[in-house]
Formats: sequence, C-alpha cells, structure tokens
Amino acid sequence: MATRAKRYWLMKCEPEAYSIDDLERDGVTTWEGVRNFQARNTMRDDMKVGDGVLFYASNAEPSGVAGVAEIAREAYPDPYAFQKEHKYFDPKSDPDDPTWYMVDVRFVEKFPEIVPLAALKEAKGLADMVVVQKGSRLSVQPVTRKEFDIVLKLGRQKGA
DNA sequence: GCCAACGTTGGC
DNA sequence: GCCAACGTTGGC
Repeated sequence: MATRAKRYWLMKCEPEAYSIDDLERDGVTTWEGVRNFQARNTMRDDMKVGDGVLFYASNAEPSGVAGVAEIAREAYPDPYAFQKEHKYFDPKSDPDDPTWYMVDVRFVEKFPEIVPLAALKEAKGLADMVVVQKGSRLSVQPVTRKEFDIVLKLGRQKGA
C-alpha cells in the first residue's frame, strides 16, 4: 500500500451541536453538514485515515481546542444533502455527482482543559496557524505537524 | 446579542 | 465577470 506522511487538521464544531464529550462517548462520529467548498475540498481530497485532528470548539466559553481526534474514514458523499426535510438538504447536489462529502472522525484524547483561542494566539510558534488569523472562518483547515505538536503540549500541560 | 469578516448568489 | 446584497460564522 502506498503511504504518505501523516497530516494534521483542525475541525470546528459548536459544543451545543456536538462536543468532545459526545465524541468520547460515541468513539466515532460522522462529520456531516460541511457546506463550504474549501472545507469540502480538504475533506474530499486531502484527508486520509489516521490523520491527526485538533477538535476545536467554536462559539464556546471559551472557544478553543478541546482535544484530539483522528480520521476514521475517508471522504464519502454526505447523504443528508439528499434528504429533503433535513436541515443539510441541498437541492443542487446531484446523487450521481454529489456536491458534498463527509468523513468519519474517531476520538483520541480530551484535554484536561480547553486550550483557548487567546492562548493559541499568544503561544510561540503558532503565529501562522490558520485558526489564529483574523476573520478565519474555515471549519476544516490544515495544521502543520509543528503546530499540532505545540497545541498538544499546551493541552496536556494544562491540568498537570 | 452585536457586528465584522467572509462566502455565495444573482442581476446586469 | 463584476459587484452589491444577502446570509452565515464565530469571537467577544
């Protein structure tokens, strides 16, 4: 099997919709409902099983990285886009040529405390991280290995 | 709840 | 293909 270096991502979710605790309970979850082309492209074209994911809680108190997950299944068509009554329904998505894709995500670790966005902004080495850029609204974004490791360290040291 | 920043839509 | 209007995201 052809292999490639493990890549790293950040995925946002509002805790009210789905939290790291929900993920810990479920073990694996589906990541449906992404309706942004750039985020879709990332999921569909770049995510591979085993890639690392920073689980980011948006619209939270505080917002920040709540833990770690990994890609459990590579992209497949988002079935909710075809369900008329569903809030993720998109009449323009053709089942024979789906517009929207989703991946599955597996729980890896919950940080003792959330790493707030403010801490990410202050941390050394994270100045170029997508999520700290002003006006960054992408719900699925790439993270470098270096950034991933720094955030991991921040998350683990909190409760110590 | 406010509002700035951004993506998408649609008229032309 | 431009760009104004609109809807959404998401920090605060």
